[in-house]
Amino acid sequence: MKSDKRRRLEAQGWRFGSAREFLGLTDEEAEYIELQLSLAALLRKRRASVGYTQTEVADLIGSSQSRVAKMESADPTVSIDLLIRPLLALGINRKQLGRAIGASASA
Amino acid sequence: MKSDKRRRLEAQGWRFGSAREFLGLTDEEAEYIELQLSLAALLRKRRASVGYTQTEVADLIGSSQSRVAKMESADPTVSIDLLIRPLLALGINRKQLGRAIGASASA
DNA sequence: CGTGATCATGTCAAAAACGACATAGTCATT
DNA sequence: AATGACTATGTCGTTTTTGACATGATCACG
Repeated sequence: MKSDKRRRLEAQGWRFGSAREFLGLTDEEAEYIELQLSLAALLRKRRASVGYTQTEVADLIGSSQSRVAKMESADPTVSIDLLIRPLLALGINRKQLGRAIGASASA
Repeated sequence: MKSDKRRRLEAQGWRFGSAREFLGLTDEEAEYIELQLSLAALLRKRRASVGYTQTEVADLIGSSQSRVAKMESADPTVSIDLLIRPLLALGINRKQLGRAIGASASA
């Protein structure tokens, strides 16, 4: 139920870059998606900085390579929870997390 | 799978105040729980500041009073996702969210 | 004290998210 | 161009999360 609208839009071919305002996208929905994009970007960046593969990160948190790929691409089937787990496992703490969330999606 | 250990501990009567180090609680697990506590506290505070009941917040996001109660008490059955939804609905933006997350749980 | 309003806690069927797998794409290196 | 390492995407059965409901607890007001 969480991202119905997004799923519907994506099913019709829509993509969100660092999206702001679209057709029927409320502010909250936009905020949620940008939040997800921020975390996805942070994960990809962090993983690169420590030189891990997606498979290694997956093992670290008991998940799979494919799911890590989806995390990093902010796939609508991944939750914020799932994005946060590998970040914590890679040594990111709340403070850093807070900074990343406050910043814009592309940062 | 997410908070197995916490569930197990709570099943045995444990409680987390602004917990740091416990028996077999890894740093990541502690960070995760404190993150949840931060958001729960923020939600309760925000809801109070706008003068809503739990039922009103529930209606706002299509949930139920009981679940909002669990959110505010950082019940282990609520996800970070679920905590974030009402916050966005109550007008909290990413920036504020980031600040709250970076701060300590009791703030 | 009774009544109403608000919040807390347990349970459960239904919905969403998950890990796993298969498979394809991309890009070096040889 | 073939091989190998890494990443992307679709699908599926299983597990976790969710909303809803029932029921208590607490508190204020009459």
